[in-house]
Amino acid sequence: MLEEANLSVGKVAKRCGVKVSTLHFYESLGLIKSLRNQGNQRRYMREVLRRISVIKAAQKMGVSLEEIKAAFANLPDNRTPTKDDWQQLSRYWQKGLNQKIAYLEKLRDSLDGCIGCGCLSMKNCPIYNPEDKLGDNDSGAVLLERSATE
Amino acid sequence: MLEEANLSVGKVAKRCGVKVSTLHFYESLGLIKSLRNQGNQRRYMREVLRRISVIKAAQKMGVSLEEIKAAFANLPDNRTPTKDDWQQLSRYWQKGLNQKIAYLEKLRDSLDGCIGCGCLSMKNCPIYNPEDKLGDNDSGAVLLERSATE
DNA sequence: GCTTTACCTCAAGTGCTCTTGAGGTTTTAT
DNA sequence: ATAAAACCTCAAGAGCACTTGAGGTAAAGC
Repeated sequence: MLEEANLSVGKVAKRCGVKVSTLHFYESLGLIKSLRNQGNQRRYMREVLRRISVIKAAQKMGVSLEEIKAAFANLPDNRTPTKDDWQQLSRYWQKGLNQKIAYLEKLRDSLDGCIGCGCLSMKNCPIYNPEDKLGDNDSGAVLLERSATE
Repeated sequence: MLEEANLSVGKVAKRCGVKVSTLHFYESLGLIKSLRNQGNQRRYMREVLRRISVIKAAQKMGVSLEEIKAAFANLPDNRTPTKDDWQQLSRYWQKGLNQKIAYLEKLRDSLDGCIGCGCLSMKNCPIYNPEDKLGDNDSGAVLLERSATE
């Protein structure tokens, strides 16, 4: 198994488009793992590339590292996501993504209306309304903003 | 003019759904202004409500406070956005919003594909590809993510 | 008048996602 | 063999958007 771990941090960083320090950071959070060579330098197995891809894809969807870690932890034996695992994860995260898109579309459409009406002073405008969170935020809303009034 | 400034921080905070500390914070950034009463307490004019609405709306669109401040500063005489000003601002920010939506849709659609193909190991997948920034990021891309590899 | 509530300032703390730097070791290239 | 490049650890710093706390003043309610 050690002979399969032959990627240095620098190489992984370059191939994934992240900085070496980011890999250290992810490792410190338990998001990725590495083995060490004789001189104590990190050596990665190729599967770390997919793992990092999953992290980056999830981030683009607005998933936090904490949630990503939780998702990884829920995999059968905490293994690197396989193709099937990835499908599970992506289906799950896709929900949040769709909600986010829907939210922004709603905002954009409201904006369309507001451009004509200057309705910022009206209580029923979805842009004006400060309580406007996200329609029904029971399940997937974890992925979305929840700051402001809480 | 002073007699028009009769809103206390607490009232403004409640009406806008933000905390008092947030108003202090915004003021420290120069995003809003206040007058003071005899006892040195803040008193706001009603227009601050619209101003805060604009801030909140912009934030929902992914605009940073820095950019909001810049946008305010570019208004004719740095005044609180009027209806017309708001239309200018919203048209401008709407571009970024549309880009953001387009980006997330692209991501979602790629995800659709990936659910079937498990293509994370392929270089041409827009989700896998770490260099995937946002198509053409020359103008409105300011509003969008630009972290990772820079 | 007295108490409670609201407000004031300024400094420091929070949470997230990393980045930078110092001081030192290992690998690689020539 | 030696110099340069890559790597190591650990602590601290950065940027964003706020929040909390301490110590004290002002306004409101009864």
